Amino acid sequence: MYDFKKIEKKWQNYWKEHETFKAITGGDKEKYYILVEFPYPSGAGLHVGHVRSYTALDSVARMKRMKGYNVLFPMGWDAFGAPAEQYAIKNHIHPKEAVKENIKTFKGQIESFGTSFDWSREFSTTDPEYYKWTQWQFLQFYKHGMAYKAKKNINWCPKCKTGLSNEDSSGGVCERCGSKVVQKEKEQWLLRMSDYAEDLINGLEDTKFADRVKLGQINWIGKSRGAEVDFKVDDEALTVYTTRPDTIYGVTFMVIAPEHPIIEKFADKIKNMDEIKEYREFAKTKTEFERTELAKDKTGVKIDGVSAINPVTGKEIPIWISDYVMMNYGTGAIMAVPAHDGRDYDFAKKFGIDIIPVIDGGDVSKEVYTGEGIYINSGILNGMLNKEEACAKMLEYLEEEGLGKAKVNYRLQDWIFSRQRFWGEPIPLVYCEKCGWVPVPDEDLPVLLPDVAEYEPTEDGESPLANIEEWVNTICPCCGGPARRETDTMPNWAGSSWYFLRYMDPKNDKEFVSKEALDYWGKVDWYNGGMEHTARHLLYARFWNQFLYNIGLVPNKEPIDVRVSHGMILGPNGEKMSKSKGNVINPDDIVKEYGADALRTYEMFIGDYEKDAAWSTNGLKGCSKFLDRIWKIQDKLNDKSGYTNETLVHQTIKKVSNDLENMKYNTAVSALMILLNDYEKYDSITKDDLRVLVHLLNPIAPHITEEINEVSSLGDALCESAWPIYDESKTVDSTFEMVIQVNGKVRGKAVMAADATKEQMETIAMDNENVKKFTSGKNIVNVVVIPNKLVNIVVK
RNA sequence: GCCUGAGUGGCGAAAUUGGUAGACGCACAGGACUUAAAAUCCUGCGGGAGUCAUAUCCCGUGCCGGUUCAAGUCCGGCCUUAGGCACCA
Repeated sequence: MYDFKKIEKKWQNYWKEHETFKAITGGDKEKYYILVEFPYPSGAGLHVGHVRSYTALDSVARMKRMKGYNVLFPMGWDAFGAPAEQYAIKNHIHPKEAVKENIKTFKGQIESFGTSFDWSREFSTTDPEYYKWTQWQFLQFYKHGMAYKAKKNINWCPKCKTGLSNEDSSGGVCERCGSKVVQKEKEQWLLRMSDYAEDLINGLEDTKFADRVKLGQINWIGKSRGAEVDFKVDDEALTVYTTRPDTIYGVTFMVIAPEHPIIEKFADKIKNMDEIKEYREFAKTKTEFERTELAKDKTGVKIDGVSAINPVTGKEIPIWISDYVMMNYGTGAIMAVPAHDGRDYDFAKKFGIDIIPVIDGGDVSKEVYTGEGIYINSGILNGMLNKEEACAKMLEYLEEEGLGKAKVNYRLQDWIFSRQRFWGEPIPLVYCEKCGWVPVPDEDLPVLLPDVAEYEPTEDGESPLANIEEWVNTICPCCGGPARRETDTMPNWAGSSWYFLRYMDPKNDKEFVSKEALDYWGKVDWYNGGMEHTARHLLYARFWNQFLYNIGLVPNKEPIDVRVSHGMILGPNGEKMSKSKGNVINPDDIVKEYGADALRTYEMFIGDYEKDAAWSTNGLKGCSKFLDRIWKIQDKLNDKSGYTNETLVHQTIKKVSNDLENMKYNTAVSALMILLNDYEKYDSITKDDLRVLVHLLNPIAPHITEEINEVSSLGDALCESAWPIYDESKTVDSTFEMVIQVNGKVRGKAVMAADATKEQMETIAMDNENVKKFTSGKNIVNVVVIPNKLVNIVVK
């Protein structure tokens, strides 16, 4: 046994003292930027799942350094947000104190894993020196007309008197007090992200994201092609959005969102205004949860006194309001085609509205037919067969008649950028009665959070900052008169939208990052994070960067080249780890009992990196045993040089190098196990044998390998030496086991020289006794010979 | 409902992309060492038939069908399961 506690500490100190992993901006070496998502430093400490992704990318970073790259592998903290704020409220301290504590814990843990982060570039999103630049960049959005204020519905807890994020109000109840959450209209800052919808789709072509990641982005943006069509209501046009203009002859009613402004416009004509107002209230108090989960049953109210004209048929049709139509998508109004849309069908059935089929699908078993077929009851479209052609023809007609136009819609909305919270970056704007909204001048940034330990939510849903008068009241930078600060803060996603840029130049107090650093480090070459962030965080970060690119502040439109996501580490029972289930594995306990190297090796060996994997302490023990055997193999050193099994060594160098580059960490470990198994067969091994083994294992188990390297005097410290190289010609065995098949079934094997000709292979194959049993008396129709592999004899 | 993966021994998983299915590890069983246990080392380990033992044969990668000399891998159709999005018109 070796004393892993002592040697892990020893080498961690060595790396710290030698600044082994410090990245220098500039120089002749080729740069390589590796990034893992920075954690939210919660009170719970790190999860064994963090160890998985940190170790995986650490092994790549360590190998790349040995290969001669200038590697940037930084770490920091994403520390704004609700948990720290709530913890602080409960304990009557400032959130920054809670954050400080948690960062200390987290950093100590990460250091104990031996991850080769460049700590000289560490920062937290909550550092004023950092959020100064987050605020500064927000002002760039503002100054370019990309930030605006608008009324929006937010999730509102009437008891806590605070706005909640969707995550904090899941199930329709407040996470903190359990009250029913309602929708409340509030002025919010928004960023014009929907303007970037098309660029965010197109930009994916300049990335090497996995297809599933790209698809996630594309789905989130939700592009759809269709048409806007005007339906006449008296002299007004009520515009709908539809992706199926070809079904317009089947429209039997219209539905508008409860909040649709046309109701106000026709207030004096609508006879059942009371009923409509009642429904509006009903829709408003319905929670997000009820709208999606419970409200499969359609509800709605027919507007009495106003109706619309189908622009194509000229027929008069009723207008309904219903919450299955959303105000924030399309135009907030739809033309309903109950014969060919499931939701419209449900609604029509419930309220007894006509259903007119316009496409004859020939399938009577389905009540709603959505596929293709012959157009019927459809005027100019009658007899057509193709959906695309029918849509095009109808669109052409609508445009000619001035009734509608082609329109592309996106599900992607503008980014609601306001939070009514204390613990976030203050939005750096000031409101002056005379001058309106005025940006805080650059020289006055950052707008610091006030240094108070007590803050209560306000009565009307404003940020807790609104109660802190001495902070709110300020002077207008424009006219010098009295003014009030914006009291909303930024969302958690803000700080994480550009942190990868700051790592390039983290101490800069003149700019958010220097041009030199941007030009040198360029894109993030390899970005790893959780699946849960591949949609939103990645989209926000790309949007933010594209904007910076468009105003000339960064050199690349796309900030990230490759994005990968790790699978979760589940509890031993195969379920997600959680305190309540009692299946949490604490990495600190494992490091104490088995050492960081064993934990790292096990987590790399556990299975496919991109898939979830259940924790197994027996599996961990197996890897711990492997390291013990590595330690013991030192006893077998002889004083010869060269490789005892040259072919296997070269094969292993190739395998491990490729596997680490391709996230196949589990097979990299198994290749090293195979090499060790081979060494154990010999009476003695050379220093070259041992050195190549510890070198290849070093990225995964860096402490024990450095120690062996030193104790057995194999050469320079591994972290300061070059990665082994292999010779392709030496990876090939001199012989191979030829497989002999008859009709595709293995009937014999023979050892052959690697350079055996096809003829030689065939001759030996035909001569095999067992093979003869299956070929004798049969016609040989074909013989397939694959050099270096097999012979397949086809008989009849 | 839509989109994306995934189904291989008792378990975690491999399989150079069409060429020996189950590498490597865990668990288990037998043996060595030990007074004993732990640790360590050796051997075996998909199922079945067969043999004293070998040899050898049959079946086997969720299910059904297809392409091919050859299919875990490719094609068509199902089933199960995980994740993401969702009255998005």
